[in-house]
Amino acid sequence: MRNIPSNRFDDGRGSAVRISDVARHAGVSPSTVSYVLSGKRSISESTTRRVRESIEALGYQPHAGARSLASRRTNVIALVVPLRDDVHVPVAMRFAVSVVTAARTHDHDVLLLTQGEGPDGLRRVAGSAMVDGVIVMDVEADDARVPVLRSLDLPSVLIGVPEDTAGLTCIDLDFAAAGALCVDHLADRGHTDIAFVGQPPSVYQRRTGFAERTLTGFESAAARRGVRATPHPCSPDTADEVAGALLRDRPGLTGLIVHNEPSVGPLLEAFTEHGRTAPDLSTVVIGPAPAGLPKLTSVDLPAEELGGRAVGLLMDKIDGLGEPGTTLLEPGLTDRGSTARRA
Amino acid sequence: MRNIPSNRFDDGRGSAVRISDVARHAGVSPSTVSYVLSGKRSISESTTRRVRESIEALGYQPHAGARSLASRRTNVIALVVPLRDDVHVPVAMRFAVSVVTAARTHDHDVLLLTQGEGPDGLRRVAGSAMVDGVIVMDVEADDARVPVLRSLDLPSVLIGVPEDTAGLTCIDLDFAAAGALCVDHLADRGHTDIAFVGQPPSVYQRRTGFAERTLTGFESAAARRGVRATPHPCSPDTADEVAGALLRDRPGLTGLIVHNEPSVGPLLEAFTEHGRTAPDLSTVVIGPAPAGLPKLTSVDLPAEELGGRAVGLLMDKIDGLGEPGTTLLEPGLTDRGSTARRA
DNA sequence: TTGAAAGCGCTAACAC
DNA sequence: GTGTTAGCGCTTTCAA
Repeated sequence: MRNIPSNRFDDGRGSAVRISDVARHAGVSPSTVSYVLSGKRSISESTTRRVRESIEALGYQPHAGARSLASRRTNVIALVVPLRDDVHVPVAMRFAVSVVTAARTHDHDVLLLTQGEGPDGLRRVAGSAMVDGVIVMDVEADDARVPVLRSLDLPSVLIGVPEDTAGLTCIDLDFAAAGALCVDHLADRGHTDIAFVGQPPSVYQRRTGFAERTLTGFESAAARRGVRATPHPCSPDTADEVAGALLRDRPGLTGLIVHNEPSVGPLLEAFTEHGRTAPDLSTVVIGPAPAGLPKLTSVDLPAEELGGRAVGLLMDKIDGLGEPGTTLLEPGLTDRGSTARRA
Repeated sequence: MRNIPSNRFDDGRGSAVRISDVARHAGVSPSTVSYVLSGKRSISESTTRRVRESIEALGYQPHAGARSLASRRTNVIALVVPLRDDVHVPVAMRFAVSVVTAARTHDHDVLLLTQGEGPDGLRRVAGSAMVDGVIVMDVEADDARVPVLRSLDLPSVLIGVPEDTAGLTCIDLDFAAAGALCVDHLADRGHTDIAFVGQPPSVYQRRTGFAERTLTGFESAAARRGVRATPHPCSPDTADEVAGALLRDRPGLTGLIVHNEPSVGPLLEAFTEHGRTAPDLSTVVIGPAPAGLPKLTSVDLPAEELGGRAVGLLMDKIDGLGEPGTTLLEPGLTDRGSTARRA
């Protein structure tokens, strides 16, 4: 019915300018345009300039599918984000955003996979060549995705550390050191009776790496320093309960290590109501301190750095560089005054 | 250096089984395999079965890039998630997860775009044909992405409603009705002095659709019902301040409408400390009630339904179905006992 | 109901 | 330093 011949703005894509259009416009061959774009061949400055001008003039954007078919590279990475209800969403989101941001600086996009699909999601995106690599978060000691990752020959980086790291590239905060750092900080200030308020029980039950390692670090440091130290799993709903139990059963308590973001508020309120504040009670938090709360001494979780470095490691693997191995970031403790020398 | 001929497990993809391998194995042509997969042609039952068995036996997974090149369909949608620090992250994440889950039921994956790239991100993924459509969240009244969307001829759905909706497909909770519903609920119970604790000031400044419309609904309902009603923007850091100001300046206050998830806790604590609880003070929340708090009467934000329906609308648009238009979900108020008839 | 074959738009090996 | 061209693996006419 249409008598107007179809033109390059008429095909359903925003712009159907192809590489051959650019080549013609610049008076070069398509491969030259391709090489200007990829930098895989040295091109004279004048040609480069002409090509770039033509790209600009025509608004050329390479077709991602064609590119991936020809080059076996998609410039997309997958990110598996946790969505269990026992993970702290804002922290997960900080990781996700830092991964996306870092990926963009490496000219990659991010495909979002949820944990719901489990190992099958990995098989699917790998098998259909949708992504160049994958970043997996919230890794458990005996994670079902790890064997799949091993069998897939898809470049991958884990944010978190499973039990058996053979052949894997992992990065995480050194949570064991973080737990120990908190104990040492308090023990150095004379505290001998310390409680560790941790993650929800389910997190330990599924043996989530970071939680398990923090607890281990806490316990061995406590043993080393000879302080009384007890672990208390805790979820937001049970924060008041846990606080009540501590207030009732542990009158001598002077140190509190909280490795549970959303419970910090309720916990401290409960203690405050009973007149237990600094310097009578010293508190250290592992993780980002919630907004709206007084500043607390804490071991910060460097989510942005972890996400960025995970992407960097993955890019190296995609390029065939880098060795498998585990990187643990040294924790740092920032004193914000919520801990004090014991009276 | 290798003397072993490359086989289908040897090329860097997990499996390099191609459609021609399946065709040979099943004794049919490649196109028949394609049609079995797409259902775009009727195939005899016996052929269908043989093809499916071969696919299964060989573990065939179509190459996404090749498919998108040939069919002009990627089976990927983009999702633009907000990452401003004034948006409530857990709610944003609920949307994201429901979008991913719904997209998977339509055989699509989700590419994660952050607001950071703004309109350019949309141009990029559209221009390089990476996605079949896009879902945009956190829409402002005069959103810079809207004109881009209009110019792009990329199927899109907005979760949220800009000022000018011409040609757009939008879906959201009817926040104006939600605001009015809360006022009516309180006015019906004899309350004549009501405060509306809203989003952070910046949210109104950038004219975020849902915040603006809730406030409008609140104010016009208050005028209609002839009750004293004042708006109070609020961020988590200023919750205590806002509570203090209300306690000081509004002794006659008996009704509280809170449209600010993270501030609910601090706010209610402040009031409770001054003995202001139900039935003396009636509280309605708009949004999901935070875990760990007593049950509150609320107008729930149906994030899962919104996300799922947004994907449904987008799939229709991708298939060339459906008309532009705005869908507003009717809000529902669930009475959980935090409101009472005025003494 | 099925097959043959022509692209889809790009990259990279090969040629100069 | 640059051009020619053979695919990459799939979908979809066209033909039977």
